[in-house]
Parts: sequence; C-alpha cells; structure tokens
Amino acid sequence: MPEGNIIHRIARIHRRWLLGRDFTADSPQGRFSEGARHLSGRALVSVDAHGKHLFHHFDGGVRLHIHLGLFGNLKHFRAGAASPSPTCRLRLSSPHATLHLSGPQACELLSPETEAELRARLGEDPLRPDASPSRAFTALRRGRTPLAVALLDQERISGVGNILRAEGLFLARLPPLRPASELRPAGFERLWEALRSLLEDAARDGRIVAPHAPPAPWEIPGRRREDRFSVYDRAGQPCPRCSTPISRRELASRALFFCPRCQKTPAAS
DNA sequence: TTCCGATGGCCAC
DNA sequence: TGGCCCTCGGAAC
Repeated sequence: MPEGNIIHRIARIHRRWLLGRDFTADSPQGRFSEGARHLSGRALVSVDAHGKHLFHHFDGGVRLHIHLGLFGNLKHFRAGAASPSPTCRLRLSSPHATLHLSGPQACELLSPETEAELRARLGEDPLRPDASPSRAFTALRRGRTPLAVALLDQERISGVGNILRAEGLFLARLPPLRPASELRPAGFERLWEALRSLLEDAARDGRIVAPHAPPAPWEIPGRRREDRFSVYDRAGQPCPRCSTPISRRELASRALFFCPRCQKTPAAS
C-alpha cells in the first residue's frame, strides 16, 4: 500500500536484480492474459518510477505501466516463488526472480504516446534527480485550494500520499488548511526538504518513520504502527513537539492529521 | 467467521 | 460530492 517511497523502492530493486533478464509472463487471475502474452519471452530493458507510477520497458518497445492504487501489492521472490494467490493479476518469472502483482489500479501496456501523455500530467517528484523545486513551488501555489488538498494533487507534486502529507506538513510546521497560494518560499523550502528526506529514508528502509518516532525495532509487542508517525493516525495523542492533542478532520473525504498548535501560524511563511 | 477501513483515483452527476 | 473499483490485515463478533 504505496506512496512514492514504495514505488521508488520497487524500481530500485527491479533495476538491481532484474534488468536484462528474460521473463515469461502470465495472468493467474486471467484479467491480464492478453497483455501477459505480449510481455512473455522479452527482456527487461529499463525501470522508472514517477510519483506513484511504475514504468517497465521490455525489448521490442513493449511498455508496462503499473499503478498500485490503494490495494495493490507487488511481491518479489528471488528464489522459489510461492504459488500465486487467486487474485494475482500478473506473474513475471525468470530463473533469477519472480514477481507477483495483485490488486493494482492499473496494469496495462502503453504506446509511447500514451505513456508520454500520462507522464506529462505528473507533477514534480521529490525523489527524482530531475525534479525542479521551483516548478513544484509554482504548481503547488496555484489557486486558493487548501495546502493539504494541493499536496495530494499528483499533477502538482507526485508521490505524496496521505501519510507523507501529514508528516511533511508537520515537519515543516505549515498550517494544512491555509490556501496554497499563501505558501511563501521559506515555508516551501522546509516542506520540500521534509518530503524529500521522508521519501528518501522510506524508500531505503521500506517504511515511513518520522524523526520523532521512538527508535526501531518496530516489531516488539505492544508497539503499534502509528508509533512510527508524529501525527498521522494519532488523533488525540500528544504532539511530539508541544504535547497538544493531535487533531483529525475530514478533508475532501480523506483524513487529515495535524497539530493545531505548532502548525497554526506563522502561517505559510 | 465476518466486517471494515485503508498509504488512490476515476467517473458520473 | 458520492459511488465504485480492487485486496487484505486486523478488529470485532
């Protein structure tokens, strides 16, 4: 269940282990049988992540686009693969590794033109080396929509989901409900750096961990997932900076978490 | 065993 | 704005 960090992590793993390998493809679930036939027998040429989207290019110019959505899951097996679940949409197998994709929002083959159109609509991705903070700043400030809503708009900035939005705004001490147009350069710089470093750490470690979180390991009894976060999913619990109870509210049908005190003013400065 | 919510996003109204 | 899609882990019985 992915924000951009997971997508980049997957892309890095695939680049390291799978580039140049020949794959056979099938669709145990049957919903991607036609596409799998086109992929089968081809070598993986490149893997790219942009925001929450994955682009795998195979030889012969075959392009696979994957978007995991809310439920999608991509498993890797470097040796003996488990048998695929009945919902496995796409299985890619080589002697070196096997991938099982289930529950994706998108799993499709794209023409070069369609892929270009899709990518042109995506905003700056803080994890991409070609990301332009100044373009992101301009895109984010467009209109009077609340900053917290603008952050989830993948056409402005891509890769940020509901957890990173909450944690990023908290780290940058920005008021989530202020109009995005009021965001000042200093506030944006704090936000961009917060998102970039949260994403980078999470892409490396495989999960989002806020700087205020207690030290790992996370698997010890009694510890809950939300202990990794500063504000996300922590309504009513004390803010790690000022001990004010964390607020939760519904915004555009997504839950928003923030500290009502230290994310108040000095506004978007 | 059942049920519900979730790190997303599309489409119709 | 609401409905819908897709899957699954953990909470609730």
